[in-house]
Amino acid sequence: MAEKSSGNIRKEQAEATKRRLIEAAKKAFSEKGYKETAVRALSRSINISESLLYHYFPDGKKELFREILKEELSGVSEKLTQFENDKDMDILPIEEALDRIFTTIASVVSGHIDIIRIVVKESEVRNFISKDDICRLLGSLGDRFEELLKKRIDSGEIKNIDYKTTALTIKALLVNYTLLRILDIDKELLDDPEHRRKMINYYVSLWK
Amino acid sequence: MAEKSSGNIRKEQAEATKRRLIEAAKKAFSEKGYKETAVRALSRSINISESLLYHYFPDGKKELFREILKEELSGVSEKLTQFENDKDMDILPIEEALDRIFTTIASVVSGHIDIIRIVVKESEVRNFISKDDICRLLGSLGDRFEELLKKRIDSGEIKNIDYKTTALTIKALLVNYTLLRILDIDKELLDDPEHRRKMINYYVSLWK
Amino acid sequence: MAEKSSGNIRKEQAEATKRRLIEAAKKAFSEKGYKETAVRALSRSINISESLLYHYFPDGKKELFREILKEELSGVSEKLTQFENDKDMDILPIEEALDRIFTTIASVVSGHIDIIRIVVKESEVRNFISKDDICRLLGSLGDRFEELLKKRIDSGEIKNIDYKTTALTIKALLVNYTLLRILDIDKELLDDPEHRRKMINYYVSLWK
Amino acid sequence: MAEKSSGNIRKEQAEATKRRLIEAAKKAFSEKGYKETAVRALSRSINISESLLYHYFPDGKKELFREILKEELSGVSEKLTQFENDKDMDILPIEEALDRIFTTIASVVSGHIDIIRIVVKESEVRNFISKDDICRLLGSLGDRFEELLKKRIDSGEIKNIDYKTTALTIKALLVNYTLLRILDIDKELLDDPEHRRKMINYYVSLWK
DNA sequence: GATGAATGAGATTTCATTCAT
DNA sequence: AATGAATGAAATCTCATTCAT
Repeated sequence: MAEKSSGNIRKEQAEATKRRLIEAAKKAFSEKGYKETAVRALSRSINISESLLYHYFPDGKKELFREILKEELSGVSEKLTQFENDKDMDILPIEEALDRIFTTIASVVSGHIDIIRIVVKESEVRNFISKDDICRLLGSLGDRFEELLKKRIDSGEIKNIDYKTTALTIKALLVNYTLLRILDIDKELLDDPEHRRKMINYYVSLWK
Repeated sequence: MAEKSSGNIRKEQAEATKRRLIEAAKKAFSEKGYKETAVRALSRSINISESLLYHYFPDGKKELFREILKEELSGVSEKLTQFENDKDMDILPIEEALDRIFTTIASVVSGHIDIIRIVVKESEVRNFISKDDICRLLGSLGDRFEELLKKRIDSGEIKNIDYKTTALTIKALLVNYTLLRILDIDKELLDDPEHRRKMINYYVSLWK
Repeated sequence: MAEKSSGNIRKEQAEATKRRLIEAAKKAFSEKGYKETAVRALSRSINISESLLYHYFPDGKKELFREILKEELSGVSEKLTQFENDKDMDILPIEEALDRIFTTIASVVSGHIDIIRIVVKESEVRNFISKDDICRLLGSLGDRFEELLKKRIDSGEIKNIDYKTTALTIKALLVNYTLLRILDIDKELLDDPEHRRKMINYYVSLWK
Repeated sequence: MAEKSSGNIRKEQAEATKRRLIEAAKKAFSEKGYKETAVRALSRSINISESLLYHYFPDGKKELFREILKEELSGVSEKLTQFENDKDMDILPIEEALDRIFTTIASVVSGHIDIIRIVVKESEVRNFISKDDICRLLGSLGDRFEELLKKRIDSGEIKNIDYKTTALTIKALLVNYTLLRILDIDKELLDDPEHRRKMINYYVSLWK
């Protein structure tokens, strides 16, 4: 019993160390970029030896980075899938639906801003995630918006507007938000509920 | 006399070498980033010795980088200022005005995509150009759009729409375009005249 | 009782593990050399943890190597001693005696070629076996040959030749064989019975 | 003029530094082997910085090693070829001819003992020089000996002995000498003129 | 104006070894 | 008996920079 629990403690500590490593790396990579983050500095920042990194990630910095990328991307994917399966979306008034879209995306972006920043900034890292992947992600989002707008047009909730260009506008707003977040510039745009609601109302008023 | 002219030739050659250095650096910094651009590779790419860089830029890579930043930013500023003073803007039909805005911005972005990429990607840049600078730039653009819209509302060319949010939308479209260019993803959005015109017409139709 | 027998089982397992370690090390050392054999790779190759090595050989890689060296050298010594005590040697015709010498040496070299290769190749390992040891070994072999030749001269089986130089020649033939084996080059010289016999007959014909 | 000569001095010094590097490396590789020779130790031994090695050999240790191998092997080849073309060999008394063979080979071995040691010791070398190359070299030497002996038999200078086996014996003596040199063990065998002459006389006496 | 020899600091990675469990 | 977390030292290599010429 003692043996078992002590073994567990060791295991847990190891797991904790690995986590600390990953979290510190996430932070460092996002702040300073992949190349400029030195393994030495990284290790020191959490008081472990440089070589311990190679215990957990035998392929070194590359593997550590890929691990982070994998973790984060699966997080993003999961959230977006869940969002796509949201059946409420079709029955909510369009204002509510848009609000839910904006808040969801804003929270996904906020929750993974570190990794997004790296992917945008670091060319070396492009080997791990391709342009195509990014396009596909943006594309599927756009499709979702178009679909939503079409339904509302069909139901007569809004006018027969150019839903493709409108979807593009929505996407542009989200991309704009993301870039401001990347550069760490003001974020009231989507994060402030009042602001967001005012914006939505304005758009919908144009469409009705 | 002979001495003088040979001196001129030398001067010109020197100037030419410096130029080649700057252009090569601009390209390299924008493609691979500041840190990942090696002085050695840079020099080799234009067939000069590594140390010659220190002749033109005694402070080395940093200074070269700063020089590029300065040069390019002043270029951008100048073009945007010139755009602000464009008096035609107020007398053109709104569709034409918007078209001119979009083409101008798109051409500024395209013409300085290297430096924009650097500014977005490089954290080191923050020593030379601050978040505030970027905000101010984006802000002044926004102001310009607001002003333009206000005039059109006053003149009755368009409805009494929420011009602030509308200006924001326009800005978002431009930011979106810029990010796609940074990531080297499709650019038809603003570069294809037909596409652009269709989009503009759609927006104006909403506002009329 | 149960305790005792389980203790035995443990002991046997331990012994078995140690053996597996030694055998794997022998193979690895001989194939890749001492320095290039990593403790990590070695342990992995037999599915034990790296640190277990230090349980069996507290002084680590060095001690493991010394152990192997000791084992192998004692094997060599034993075979050579046994060869020295071979009383037949003196009563066999000189051709038979030489043949027995050559086959014995060839089989000793072949049987320990791995360790011989390492000792010759790896300087780091020279601390474990001295030049003197090698000289003594070669020297005692030479003495044995001289003695044998002297007896044959005394008995009139061969002429009164320079037995010292002759012994040297025999030694040279064996050293030559060994180097070819080290370099993994053709070995027919001593291994092919016909070849061997022809050679011996030739030498003896010169001496008679 | 001053400019030219000073430029030359720089160039010469650079050449000298490169030479010192190569010579030190030759020695170190031969004594300690490729893997065990640290770039740091190598550089320190001739008082240059570690990084200077990469100035002369951008591909590092590998390239330095290959350079040495190339240089030395071409040296050995040249000397052996020259030895094969020695026409005196056929008109000298057999004792003189053998003496010349032994002294020549001994001097080639002594002069290139470093590289010979490397070739024997270093498995990594096998990428640059193959077993076949070594065999061919040894084989051509053996052929030369056979040819020499045949001529002497034909001329009646020596008996009709088995010249193939005799050539083999001579080769064995030389290989033996080489291995003792590799292991840095006594070398009187061929280097001491008196010893050498006594040995030769003994062999020739057997053949006459 | 231009070169290339030379350097020192620092980066990533490997590896034998120790230690708590 | 056995494990795996953790380390420190060393190895190879890169890079911005200086300096003599």
